Amino acid sequence: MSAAAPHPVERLAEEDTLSLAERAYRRLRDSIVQGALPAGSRISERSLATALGISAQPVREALRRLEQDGMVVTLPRRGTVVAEFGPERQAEMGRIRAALEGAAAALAAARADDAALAALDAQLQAMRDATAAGKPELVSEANERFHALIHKATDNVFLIRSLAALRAYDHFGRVRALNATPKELPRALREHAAILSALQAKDPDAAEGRMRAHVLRSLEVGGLLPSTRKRPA
Amino acid sequence: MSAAAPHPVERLAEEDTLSLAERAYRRLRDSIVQGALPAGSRISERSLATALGISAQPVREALRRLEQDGMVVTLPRRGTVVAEFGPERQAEMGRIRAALEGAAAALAAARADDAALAALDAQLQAMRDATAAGKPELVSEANERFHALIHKATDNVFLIRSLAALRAYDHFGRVRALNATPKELPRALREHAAILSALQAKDPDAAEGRMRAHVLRSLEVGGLLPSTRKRPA
DNA sequence: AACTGCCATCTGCTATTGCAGACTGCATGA
DNA sequence: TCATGCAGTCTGCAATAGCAGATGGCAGTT
Repeated sequence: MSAAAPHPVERLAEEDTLSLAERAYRRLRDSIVQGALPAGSRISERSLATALGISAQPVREALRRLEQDGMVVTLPRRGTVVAEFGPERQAEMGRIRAALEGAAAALAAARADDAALAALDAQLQAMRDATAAGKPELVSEANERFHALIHKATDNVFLIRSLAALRAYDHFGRVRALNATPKELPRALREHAAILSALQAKDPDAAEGRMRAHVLRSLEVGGLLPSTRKRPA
Repeated sequence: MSAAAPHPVERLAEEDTLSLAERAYRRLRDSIVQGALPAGSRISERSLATALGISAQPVREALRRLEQDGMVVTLPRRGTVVAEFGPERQAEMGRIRAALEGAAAALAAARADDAALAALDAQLQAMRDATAAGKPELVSEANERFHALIHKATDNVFLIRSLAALRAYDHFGRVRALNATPKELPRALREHAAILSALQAKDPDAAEGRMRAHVLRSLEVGGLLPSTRKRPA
């Protein structure tokens, strides 16, 4: 397998001319996670289509994707409503994300080539600089890019799409985690460095364990993940 | 609830009540995993719609779901082709499934009520009987039902849908795993019992670890998961 | 013969229309 | 007062038609 061969899936990530369905999906998703559409809100394909100035089909397609993501629930011939996801649901999604991020790290360790590792190292350096400068938002950006690079390195469509869906859930919680305490920034940095070293060593199990622990701990700092992880006998 | 009509999650509705899109999705998915549509096959919305005797919209919706599952790749204005998933891809999906099954077990441990635990125990007993009778097919059925019950117990839509998609990938490999060696049946039975005991004890970490190990080992027996995974004693 | 530009035809994408099931509110009857 | 039938309306679902982009073959030129 040549590294020069471009994968067709990578293209749709940054297509300047997105389809209407894709735009509707992102817009709805953001509206839901930001609270503009609270749980229980009824969403009609037609009314939403007219509100967005498009046809009903793209809206329907967006709602289908949101249903797969667990953000809305559709009752046939009844309607579509926004699903409720309180703190405990977000904690669940966080746990799921930890598991999937771990799997992604394991696959990336077995598959990442030198170019991918170099890109990861660059992002790690950017994160180091932002940490030294004490700019949490830049750290957060570099942090997300770091994770996204690992996802991409797996070259697994299912994993990439699933993690993209999960990312929408706890996006704000993740930012909050980094802003929670100043000590958090260097800690996340150290963990990222440890993960990258595992990837460079092509050690799937180490990469998975470290990534998993990293995500779980950041969830704890973010206030999610109640007492499921800590079980002092 | 009575055991007279125990529907597995996926088989609860009969052909007539399902939407055309759902039917097209399952039919295409099965055709792909069974090899009737080999990797690289070009799929046209229109021609497939006429072949199935339905309109193009349900077909399109089915293709979108398959794309989310990673089974087809769509290039805008170009066409839709069946993605390639050889042994190494199946091994990847197996690893991902192990991670998600583990997460499901953890959530189920924290959430399952007595009724769900009783249903699991019933399935375990059915599996025990089938094992004693030496009927791999019945064991496989009970096995899948056991896992499906755990998924359902999580009450997490995203997890349920993701695992349902993953199940399609290695369905045949999983059956093969149980038929591989007679010793495999009681082993899977013991592991299931251990998982259930962790669920009953409301121990998420134990449940996750045991479930994860169970899935990984069954993948090894099934011939997937090459040499990337080394089992420490 | 080799290159180039055009056009028929394919593709996925979107819009429009109509359908059947399910809810709502009012009129009717006891 | 309470129950009940019945439109009118809303819902998601499906079919049809037409759009723009991409492809491949063919004619024309060099």
